[in-house]
Amino acid sequence: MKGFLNFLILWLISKKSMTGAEIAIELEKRKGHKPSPGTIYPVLKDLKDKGLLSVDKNKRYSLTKRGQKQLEAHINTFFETFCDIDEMRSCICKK
Amino acid sequence: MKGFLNFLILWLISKKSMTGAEIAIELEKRKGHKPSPGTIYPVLKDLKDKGLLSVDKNKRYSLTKRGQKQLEAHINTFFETFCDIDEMRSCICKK
DNA sequence: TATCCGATATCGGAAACCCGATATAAGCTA
DNA sequence: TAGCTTATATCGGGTTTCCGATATCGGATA
Repeated sequence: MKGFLNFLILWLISKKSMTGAEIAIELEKRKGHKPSPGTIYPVLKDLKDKGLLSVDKNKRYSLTKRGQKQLEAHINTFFETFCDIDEMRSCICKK
Repeated sequence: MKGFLNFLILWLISKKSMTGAEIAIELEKRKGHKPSPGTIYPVLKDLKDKGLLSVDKNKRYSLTKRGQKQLEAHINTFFETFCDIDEMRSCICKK
């Protein structure tokens, strides 16, 4: 999946507007590994430059309308790619 | 996600042993874009070299025991990363 | 056997991804 | 204000991912 991290970050921000530091912490929780600043900030800048994110004066990022649309498109292809995701889940649950 | 395609291919093969051509077709169905031979065969070779896949005389790939374990590990981290996947789904269903 | 054709495989390179190191900004305490 | 600390941002580069182009293989057909 191209732009995997972009997708994940859009998703996080869609649930709640966040600062870069908060995003890093959340990613660490999920993936067990904290992304370096050199990873996270360029992504945020890129998404902002594309008009998908906006920043308030406290450096708190939130989705723009375009960002919301983009995220939904991502989610769609995500579920098309993993159309059998429930099957996948049961594969680990029965262990 | 690192090795996203690897993961997806392992998953496909775990459901049914497949040839390279069949995998390409299935990926096209899911992602809407057929990967080039230069994408798919190196991945298969890599997975085979790592001992995660085995090939029969008809070039049909299937998971080894190690491959199965590896896949389960991938699935685990996948669901940890997307712990709120149901929420994500409802996000597009309600449209 | 000779020829064709699709599947398989390899190669070099372009782009994306992510990192560590470093620099700047901004708030807090003294 | 000076100094400390944390968050934010940039930079250069190493690795991975993926591609298109180009072989090679192997079965089918004549």
